[in-house]
Amino acid sequence: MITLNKKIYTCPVDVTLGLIGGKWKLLILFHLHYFAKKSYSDFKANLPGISEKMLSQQLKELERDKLIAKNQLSIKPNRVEYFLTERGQSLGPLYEFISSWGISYLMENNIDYIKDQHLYK
Amino acid sequence: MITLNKKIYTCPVDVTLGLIGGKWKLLILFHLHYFAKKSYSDFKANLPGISEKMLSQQLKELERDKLIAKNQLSIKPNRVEYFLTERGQSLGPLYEFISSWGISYLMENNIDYIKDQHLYK
DNA sequence: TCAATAACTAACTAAAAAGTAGGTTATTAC
DNA sequence: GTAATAACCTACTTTTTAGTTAGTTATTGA
Repeated sequence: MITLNKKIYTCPVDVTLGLIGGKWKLLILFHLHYFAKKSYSDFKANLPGISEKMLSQQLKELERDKLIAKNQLSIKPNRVEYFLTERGQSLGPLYEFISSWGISYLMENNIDYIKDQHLYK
Repeated sequence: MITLNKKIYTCPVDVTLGLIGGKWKLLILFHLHYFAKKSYSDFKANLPGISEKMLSQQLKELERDKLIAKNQLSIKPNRVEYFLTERGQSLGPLYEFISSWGISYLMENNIDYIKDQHLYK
């Protein structure tokens, strides 16, 4: 067993999952990795179905775990931009793999995602 | 939006997560990938904390999604062995990446997993 | 000056995921 | 013949995760 930050993990896979698990985190990270859109409202517009509660909660956890960070563009009004930290960027191959594996899987099921792609703004 | 098997996905990342998401699936898959132990009781012994309910539930879902399969070694008594299908094997780079990224992360936090490794039977 | 937008937060509820406890059939090992 | 092991299943409860609704401060644009 591995104890880290008051949590117990059984193996390194478990450790990684502790940081990127859950319904939204990898989507947020992939979004930052791929689209380089980064304001709070960009996420809202591009992650269909996410609630604001989930969005700000997940952003906070990702910040806490130092996978993302934000620049405060202005205080009044409050304007920010999120970006991947070095640690967040180090997961780059993962984002790429998961995405292209998903595309292949869709192909196997006769859905041509590339052709049908009108999802993201 | 992508509709597949009565579920709605927003992008290929989401599709992949639909198959491997959750608390146990990647651990089970990694286990098959890495340790080549494959009976029901091997999983029980090597995934600390998993309940039997979770184990059989997750194994079933992974079978349904064709990431793993099993050989029936004998019917009476019931003896089986699980293994990764071709599809399950195609996620190999993912298992490797997640594991080694976890090890690096532990290193950054001054935990030498390799040195301390006495986790798996 | 009033609506829209940005970037949030908080209280509450609902749904999904996971855990607990117990049971089944069958075999081998002592 | 009794305990241990293997490979499960079922009903039920708890915990975790996620969704809903509403509210805040501040600015810009019509």
